Amino acid sequence: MSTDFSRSEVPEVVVSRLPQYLRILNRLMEDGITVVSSQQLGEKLQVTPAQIRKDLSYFGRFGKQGRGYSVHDLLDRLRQILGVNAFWNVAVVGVGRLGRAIVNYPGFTPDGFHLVAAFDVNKDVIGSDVGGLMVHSLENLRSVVDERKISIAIVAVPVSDTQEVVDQLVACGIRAILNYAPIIPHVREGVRIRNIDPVLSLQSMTYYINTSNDD
Amino acid sequence: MSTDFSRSEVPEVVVSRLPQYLRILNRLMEDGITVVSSQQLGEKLQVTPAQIRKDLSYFGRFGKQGRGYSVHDLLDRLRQILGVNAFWNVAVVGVGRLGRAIVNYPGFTPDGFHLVAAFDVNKDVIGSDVGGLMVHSLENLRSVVDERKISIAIVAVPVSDTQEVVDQLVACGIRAILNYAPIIPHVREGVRIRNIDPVLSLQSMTYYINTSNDD
DNA sequence: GGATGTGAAGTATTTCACAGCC
DNA sequence: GGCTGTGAAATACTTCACATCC
Repeated sequence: MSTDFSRSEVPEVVVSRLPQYLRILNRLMEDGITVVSSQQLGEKLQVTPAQIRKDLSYFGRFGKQGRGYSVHDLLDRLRQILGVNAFWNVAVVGVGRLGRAIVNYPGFTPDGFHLVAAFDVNKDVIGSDVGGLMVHSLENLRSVVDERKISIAIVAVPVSDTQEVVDQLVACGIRAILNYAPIIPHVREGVRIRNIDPVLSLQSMTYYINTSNDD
Repeated sequence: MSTDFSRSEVPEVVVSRLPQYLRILNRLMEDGITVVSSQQLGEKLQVTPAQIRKDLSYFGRFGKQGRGYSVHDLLDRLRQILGVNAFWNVAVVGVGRLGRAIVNYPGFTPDGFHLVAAFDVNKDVIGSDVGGLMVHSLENLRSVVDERKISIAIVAVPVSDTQEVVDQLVACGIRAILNYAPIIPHVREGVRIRNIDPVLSLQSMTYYINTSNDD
């Protein structure tokens, strides 16, 4: 019923697991481990070895029978597949409390995501410095996005502004959005969005606390 | 192969969607809407009406044929099902940059999650005040958890401490953990954990930016 | 007429199990 | 002997379609 001209080929769940494999492999690499089996990876990730092998098989044959996977080579291939072998420039929209925390979070840079621009609508903060970034007016979005070759944005604005901001980002050519507002914005086909919503996570866990206590 | 003595009954994906339904219903309630159809809910949530009806049918019959669902009643039932009709006391472990941001995040309280205790291992911050909470030593975990009837914890400690902290929390009777560290800790059957990891989210999106550009 | 609730049908995803290779 | 890669089987999840009721 929906447009499916982009041969979906690889299931979305598979793609969502690859970054986790990357994580573990990075850690193994740091620990000086050079070869790993799907069995061992599965233990660390709490998934079945078969799933790991199947997931990887969508992209090629990276292992050696009887031996396992070369940590270095698999790492390399996964980075290539995910497109994280190069740097990505990222914009942050909204520099309130949450936005500031994001800008100051040191975890993005080591993985190749460079926060290179900040935006806000609030006149009081525009022009000020937040975590080493000059805060631009949202009106300058297009020019800064073009200039700095930004294709990813992190959104941390109030709920009431979120859809509007997302629309503007998409209009300026942003292809991937990480949204921290407690709303699921609509985006057109071809634009990716992931929502980070701790309250939803908590609420889905309380269900299980209850049902196993009494009931 | 794994222990499945807890009649799984309701699929986990279904439970994970209920909080989103709750969100939308809350908003409809605020807007003064009293009745809603699965059709209308589906549009707002970008899911099929059939899925909403099926999801709800795991828990009972809440609608009226020819009419739809009473926003008030459905809200009530969902809150009951998810166990968010009462307050939950929550502990935050780790009050570094990230932990502070979490403590100061105003979004938990309106949904009934009360941050009532903070913990850290760092002697320099123990005893100090963070966002209105006194920071305890982790050594006092058990007594505070018992005293304040805490069953949920938010973890924001360095990767290297995370598994250890999670183990201690579980040992003290914590049933649900929201983990912000970039690692997937192991927990025993019966304990729920959700991981918030913005880098993984970003990495799963770059895959799509790449594959639709060139390739 | 219009919308729910739900078996049945259709898809998607996971796991099995084993041939093939190191 | 050990482990990958992969069709086939099993399971999980979604959507259809319609009887049922307001």
